[in-house]
Amino acid sequence: MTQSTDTTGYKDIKQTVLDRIRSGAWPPDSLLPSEQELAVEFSCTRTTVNRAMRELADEGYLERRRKAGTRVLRAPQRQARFTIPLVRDEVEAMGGTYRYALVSSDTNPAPDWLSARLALQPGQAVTHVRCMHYSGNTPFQYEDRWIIVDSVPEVTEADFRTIGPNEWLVQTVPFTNVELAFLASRADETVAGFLDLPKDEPVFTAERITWLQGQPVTFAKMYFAAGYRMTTQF
Amino acid sequence: MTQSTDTTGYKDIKQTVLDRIRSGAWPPDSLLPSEQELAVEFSCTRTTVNRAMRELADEGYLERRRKAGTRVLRAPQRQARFTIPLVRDEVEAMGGTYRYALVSSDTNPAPDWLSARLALQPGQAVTHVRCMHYSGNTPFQYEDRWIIVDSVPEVTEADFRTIGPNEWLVQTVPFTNVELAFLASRADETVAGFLDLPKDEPVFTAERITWLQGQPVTFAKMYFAAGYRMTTQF
DNA sequence: AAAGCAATAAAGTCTATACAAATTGGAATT
DNA sequence: AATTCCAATTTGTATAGACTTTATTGCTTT
Repeated sequence: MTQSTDTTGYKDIKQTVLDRIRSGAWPPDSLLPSEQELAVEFSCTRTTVNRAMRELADEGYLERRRKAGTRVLRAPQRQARFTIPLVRDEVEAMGGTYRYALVSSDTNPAPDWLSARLALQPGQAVTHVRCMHYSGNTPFQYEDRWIIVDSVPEVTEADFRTIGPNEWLVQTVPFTNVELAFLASRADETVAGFLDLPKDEPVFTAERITWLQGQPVTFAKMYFAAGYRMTTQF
Repeated sequence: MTQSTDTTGYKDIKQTVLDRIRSGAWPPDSLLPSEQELAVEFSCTRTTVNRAMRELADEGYLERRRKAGTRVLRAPQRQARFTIPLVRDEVEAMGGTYRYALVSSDTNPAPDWLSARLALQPGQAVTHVRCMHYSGNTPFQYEDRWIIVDSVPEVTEADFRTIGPNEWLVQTVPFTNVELAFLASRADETVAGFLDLPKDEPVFTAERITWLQGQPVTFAKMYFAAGYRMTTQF
């Protein structure tokens, strides 16, 4: 038997179910037929129905509970998936020429606010890197980053004149946990200077804390140029 | 045979694989053993290995190609998943008491900038709703929304004094495509007044365009109170 | 009524197996 | 040397069946 021609695949089932939801045939909160019944309807095994329904639940359309069955979610808690690209990729995707410039890099004991924020030992050494990312000659992003030396000892050997700290970190400490925040901040003198804006201008800002197996690795603030929009579709 | 006790489940396999990647045993770009071989190693069927590896690939850790095998991604293109909650849920999750207030609601031909933005027919009717969301008595979000009447004719019957336009829309037109943007804007007189901020203050802003099967449904701008941070972990 | 309990329905996962589809690498041919 | 073609490998998906876990429903007892 050739499954692809005369059998209903899990993708077909997903599509059909979505269509029924969208058409209103299966309105929000309604209880769907059991996998058993759907398997009969689509003439396939329950395994196949299960995969379709499981994925739809993962995608936020359905809610499934053992014994209780499968329901259409009233308010589909759709989730936006932002792909967080490297700045280089982001600039190049927009057709710009990426250019990087180091502003400063030095290693010192962590300031108190940082120790508190990342739960560091008092006086732990951190490398403070400030740098700029350009699209052509237009400022794109000003980055202010702190790297915990104990978590990434190789950082003292790194030369951030030629490679950005983020790209370096991704190569060196690839698999990490991340806490990401977006906010609107106000350009201080420094930020305004680097991004070529008036002082006090609103600046779209991302803060990122990265952990490797419970150890804090780096804290970064990224200030985006005027007019920046972080967009997604779903 | 009791699979849950003496057998390796797909979740265990996922965890083990992740550990090996993180430990460096399977470095970026390296080729992993085939599903066949892993099935032997974990003493389970290939089906189970397949599910584990498939999910890891979905989550952005691995790249899989038929015949070519499975590789560890060099720069894991991790994706931030923001769950976009209803304002009510967001306020209540923070322990606040949600309160809603309508500011204005009227129906007129769409202004030119909106027609252009959403590719409307000139003069198509839109309902313009402005409203506030509070946490207790603290302003939380000012919402400025336009709803295309032709796409949602029921909107003329809706009473936005008692229900927010977003909640109403979610009930009425649940399954939609969304284009979402985050940006930093500057509080004009109106926004500053409603959010109780000084004029020209930076304001974290979300813009959302919603489509139903190609038809534009609504355009919304949401201005968040001072200090708002949109956060996620991954 | 309220509380406890057992039967049962539904989803969750695994095994074992089969065929499909893609792509690579080598063999045969030009 | 380049091109074409074929076979082998690896992932992708489906089947059929079983056991597991969860939690609801309805029955029984208090």
